[in-house]
Amino acid sequence: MRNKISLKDIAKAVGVSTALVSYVLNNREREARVSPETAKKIREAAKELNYQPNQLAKSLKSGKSLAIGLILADISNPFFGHLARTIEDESKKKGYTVIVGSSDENYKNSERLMNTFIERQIDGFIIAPAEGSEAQLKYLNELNIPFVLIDRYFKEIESSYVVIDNFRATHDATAKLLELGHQNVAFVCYNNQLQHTIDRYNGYSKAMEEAGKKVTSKLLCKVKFNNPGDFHLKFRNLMTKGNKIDAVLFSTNTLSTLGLKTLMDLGIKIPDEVAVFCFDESESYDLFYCPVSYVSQPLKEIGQRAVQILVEMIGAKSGFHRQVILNSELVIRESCEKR
Amino acid sequence: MRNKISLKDIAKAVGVSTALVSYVLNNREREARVSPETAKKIREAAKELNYQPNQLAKSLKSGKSLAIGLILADISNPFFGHLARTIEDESKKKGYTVIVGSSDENYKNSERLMNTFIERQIDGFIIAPAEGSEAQLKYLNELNIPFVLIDRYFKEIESSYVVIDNFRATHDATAKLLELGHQNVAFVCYNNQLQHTIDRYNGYSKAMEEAGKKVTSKLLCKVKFNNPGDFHLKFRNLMTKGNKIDAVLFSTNTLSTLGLKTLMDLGIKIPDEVAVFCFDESESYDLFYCPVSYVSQPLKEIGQRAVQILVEMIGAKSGFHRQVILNSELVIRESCEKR
DNA sequence: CTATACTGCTTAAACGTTTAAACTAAGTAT
DNA sequence: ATACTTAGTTTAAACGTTTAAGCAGTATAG
Repeated sequence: MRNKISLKDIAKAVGVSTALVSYVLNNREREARVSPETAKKIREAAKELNYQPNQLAKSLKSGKSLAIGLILADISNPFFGHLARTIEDESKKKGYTVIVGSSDENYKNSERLMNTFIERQIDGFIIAPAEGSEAQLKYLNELNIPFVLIDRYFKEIESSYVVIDNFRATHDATAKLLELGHQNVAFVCYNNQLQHTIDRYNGYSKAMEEAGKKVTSKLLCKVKFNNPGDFHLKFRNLMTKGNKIDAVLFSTNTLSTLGLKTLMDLGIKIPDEVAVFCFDESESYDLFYCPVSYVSQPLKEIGQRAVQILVEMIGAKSGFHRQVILNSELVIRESCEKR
Repeated sequence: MRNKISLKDIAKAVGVSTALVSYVLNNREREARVSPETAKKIREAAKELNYQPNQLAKSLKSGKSLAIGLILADISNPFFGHLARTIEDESKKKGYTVIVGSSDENYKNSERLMNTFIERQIDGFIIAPAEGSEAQLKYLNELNIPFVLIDRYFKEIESSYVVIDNFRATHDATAKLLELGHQNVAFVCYNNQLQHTIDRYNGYSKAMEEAGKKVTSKLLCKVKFNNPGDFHLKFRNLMTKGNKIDAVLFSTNTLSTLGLKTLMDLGIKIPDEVAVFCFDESESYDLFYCPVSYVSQPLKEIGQRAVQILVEMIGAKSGFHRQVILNSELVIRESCEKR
């Protein structure tokens, strides 16, 4: 059916061996001493026949696929969508193709994706790991397949990663809220053991401690992943049970969006009745009645650094790891004012 | 560096030929009459050595890569992110891997992606085409590479596609606004020649005509792509130059978000001063002070049908095309009320 | 005791590349 | 005349699979 043109077809058309065609089309005619006329004929024939090299065969020969496997926690989450975009751009610059997969925060999916990608001989991975994927990452290490974690990492796993200083991000956001005079600053996070969740909690907790505040369960809201019902139940409880909360720090972008919506539904005025600090940028904030304060992650830099490190690792003969911790930025707007 | 295990390694370990190993690991031991003991030994060795088949070599041999190239107009746009998700899910079910690329609405990028994917021997494409990509699609047809267009299509290109009835969508939304008693219904769209833009305009225009309304330039706002400056200039003009506009229909999700934000910035009350109808669902709407009416596209079905058709096309010996036009749904909420 | 069939395996070619090595024909140096 | 160089090309093996064809050796049928 499909008219696939190979080196052999060009060779036949011109009347030379495939070797010559290969040399010419890889611009190695000089070192292979191909005559200019032959080279010209080969190039013309290649164009004429719409030749497209078979990257699979090349990869098989070279052992390099020039492909990077990107495993996102959730491709439909714009945070990861933007990250994917920067990673694609940077990879393109370095001559790599990106194969994207979404684990949907499920380590089983992630494992299947990993195997699919390994079978396709990708040269390395960039991964936003789901909870519970430690074993898989160890496995990658055993196989000597280079990978870089983004957004999240595991303390006990030897690996390269590019993340932000999550402790500092929530610490500074909390301190800002306290500095503005808020008394009862609540913290909303997911109920998981991912390091960035822990770090963000610790940052909040430390800032509270420094201000002489006690973190009680009345200030905490830990909700299940991918479970809006659980969120609504717990967050409504937090905000309506007379806990006197006058400020809330949300620790992820999904929690931020859910939280703002719930506050709006509850008719709680921001910032008059409660101040709000969100995590990550979102187009949604643009439509909120009150300009939203948030922790801004350097998405572009995360993507670029991850690709750069991965490409270095792929090129290196001996394994090494590089850890990058970037700074985030507080974007302070009306939502965290003290009224 | 990387410890890649091949059939040969297993064959050596067990003391048989690679052929036997291949038969066993493909569960074809019966037809190849491999003895149960040998088969067992082979499986054990494969497990022991962590064997992962080389899909590249398989594809080279079979001429099938079991991979689908997905070219999105913009991966950071959640509309396409969600679509990508359903396409990945459905492809997985059918045994295909998806390779995603984002053209960023630029046909040059799209062309480069296409070539990269062809070189990787993808079996077919799913494409949300950028403006100006007609020539590339014709080229795909020449090469007999199956593809399915989504979201957009071209009248003059023979192809399969899965789209919604855009004419009907805007027609019905406009009719709804008129039925509610709005007099001057404005229409905001991109200034391009993509069929879905034209269809959406025609739907609006027809509904206006049916109501005995004339569509004048005072009601139209055609803005440049990827150019918020142009949008703000023209849309502000539209809304503030005494055009008496009492309802606006936005024709894409990006225009909807930009529009809502601008209306909010201008202090124009929705729906009291102006009614609003948006296109596509968005998390952002959740945070808008007024529940937003919108045209809801069946994302899941679009993705599923696209994959199903593509897989059929890949499997067919002779070329065929299938066009699917799905219905969208109007979600009517407060934003389009007549006050 | 000779065909024939079956069992359990190996061989070898092929997919589309790359690339070291070999080959031929001509030119140059001694 | 002989050896060596150079230019321009071909040959062939290799990457990791698949699979048709072949080959022993044993079992069964007549």
